[in-house]
Amino acid sequence: MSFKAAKTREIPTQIKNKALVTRRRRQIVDAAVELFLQNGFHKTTTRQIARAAGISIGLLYEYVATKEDILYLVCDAIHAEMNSAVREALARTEKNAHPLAVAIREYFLVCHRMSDHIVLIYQEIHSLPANWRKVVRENEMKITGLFAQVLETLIRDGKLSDMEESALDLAAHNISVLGQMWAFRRWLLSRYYTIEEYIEIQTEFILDRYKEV
Amino acid sequence: MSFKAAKTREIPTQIKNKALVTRRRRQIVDAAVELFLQNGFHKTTTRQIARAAGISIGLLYEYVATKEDILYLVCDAIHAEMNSAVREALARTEKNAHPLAVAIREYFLVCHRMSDHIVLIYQEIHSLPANWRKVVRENEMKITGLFAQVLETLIRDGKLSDMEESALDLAAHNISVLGQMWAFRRWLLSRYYTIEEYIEIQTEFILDRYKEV
DNA sequence: TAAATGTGATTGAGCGCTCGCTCAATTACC
DNA sequence: GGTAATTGAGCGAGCGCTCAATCACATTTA
Repeated sequence: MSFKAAKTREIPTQIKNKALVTRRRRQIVDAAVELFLQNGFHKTTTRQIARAAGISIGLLYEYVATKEDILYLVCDAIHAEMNSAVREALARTEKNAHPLAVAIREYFLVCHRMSDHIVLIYQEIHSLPANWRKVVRENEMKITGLFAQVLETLIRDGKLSDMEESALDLAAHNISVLGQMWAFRRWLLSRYYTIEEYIEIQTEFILDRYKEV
Repeated sequence: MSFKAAKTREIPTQIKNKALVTRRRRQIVDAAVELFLQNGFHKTTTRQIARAAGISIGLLYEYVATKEDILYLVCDAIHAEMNSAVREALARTEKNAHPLAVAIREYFLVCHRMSDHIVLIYQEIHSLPANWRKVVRENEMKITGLFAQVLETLIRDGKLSDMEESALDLAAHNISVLGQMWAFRRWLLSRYYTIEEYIEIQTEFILDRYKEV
C-alpha cells in the first residue's frame, strides 16, 4: 500500500525542493509502515527505515528531525487513507435505499482491510509528543464525525427516528468503535465469523436500535 | 492501588522462599504499574522500577528474568483485578429486577475506574513475547465470557428474548467494547458526558436492542 | 566550448549515551 | 558455618543522531 501525502507541512526539513520532499517522505512512510506493522515502533531502527526506503541514514535526517516525526507521518498517512476511503464509501451510499446499512458495511470493510494499521495507531500513539498526539486523535474523530453527519442527514430526511444530540453523537462513536472492534479482536472473532457475517449481525444490532421511522 | 497476585507460577525465580516471592513481586508490580502508566513501558527503565519498589536492580533480577516478565506480571495483575471486580459486581446483580442494566452499569464503572490500565494493556501487549500475549488476550476474553454467561442466564430465565448463539456472543463483545470505549475516548467523551450519562445512554442503546420478552 | 564556481542533495563512519542485565562481594539469619 | 537474600559497579551492545566529505548538476566565467 502506498500512502497519500497529507498536510505534512508542519514538519520541518532541510531540503528545498518541495516535490522531492513529498516523494522522499512517501518512500520513508511506506517503508516505516511496513516495519512498524512487523516489529512495532520501538523495535524498528531508523537505520532499518532508511535502508527499506532506499536512502542513507544521513539523508533520512534531512527529511525528518526525529524518529517520532516518522511515527507522526505514518499516523497521519493512515488516517488520511482511512478518511478518504470512508468518504468515498459514504458518497456511494447516498443513492441507496438503505443508506445507514451501506455506510456501516463500507466502513467495516475499511476497518477489515486496515486492521493492522488501526491497531498500530492505538498502540503507538502514546510514543508521540503530546501536541501531535492531539492532532492524530482529532484526525480519528473526524472519521467518527462523518457518521454523525450521515445520521443527521438521515434524520432530517425522515429516514431515521429523531433522537437527542447526545445520543446521536454516541451513536456515531458506537459505529466507529464496533468497526474497530473487528480490528482489535480479529484474532478471535475471525474464528467464528467472516467479516461479512460480522457486518450482518452488527448491522442488525445497530439498525434495530436506530430503526427507521 | 495494590494488585492481587495472580497465577504467577509460570515465571521462574532464583528465590526459594515462596511468600517472599509473592511479597516482592507485588512490590515490583505496584511500582511498575505506576511507572508504566506515567511513562509507558519503553520509557521506563528497570532501574526506575527497582528503585520505586525499594529494592536493588540486582535483586529485581532475582525475581524476574527480563523486563518483559514485569510487563506480563503487570498485565496479569490488572486483568485479575478487573476480573474479580466484574465478578463481584455481577454477583450483586442477581437479586436485581433489571440484571442486565445493573451488570452493564457495574462493568462500565470498573472501566471508568481502570481506564488507564485498560489502555495500558492495549498499548503494550505487543511488547510481550507471543506466548504471553496469548495468555493476556485470553484473560481479557474471560471477562467478555462473563457477559455471555449473564446473557445466557437471562435468556434461560425468560427475561431476555432468545437469540442465536453467534448473536449472543457478539452481544457480549459489544458490551465489553462499549465499556472500553469510555477508556479509549475518555479524553473526548468526558467533555460531553459524565460517566453516569454515558452509562445511561449506552444502556438504553443496548437494552433496547436486547429487550426483555 | 571548456573550465570554474556554487548550491543543494547525499553518504556513512562514528560519537555519545542509555539501558538491560550480570556477578563477585557482602549481609542476614538460622 | 552454611545457606539464602541482597547489593551496585560495571559490561557490552544497540541506537538515535551528526557532520565532514563527496557527488550531481546548474550557472557563471574566461
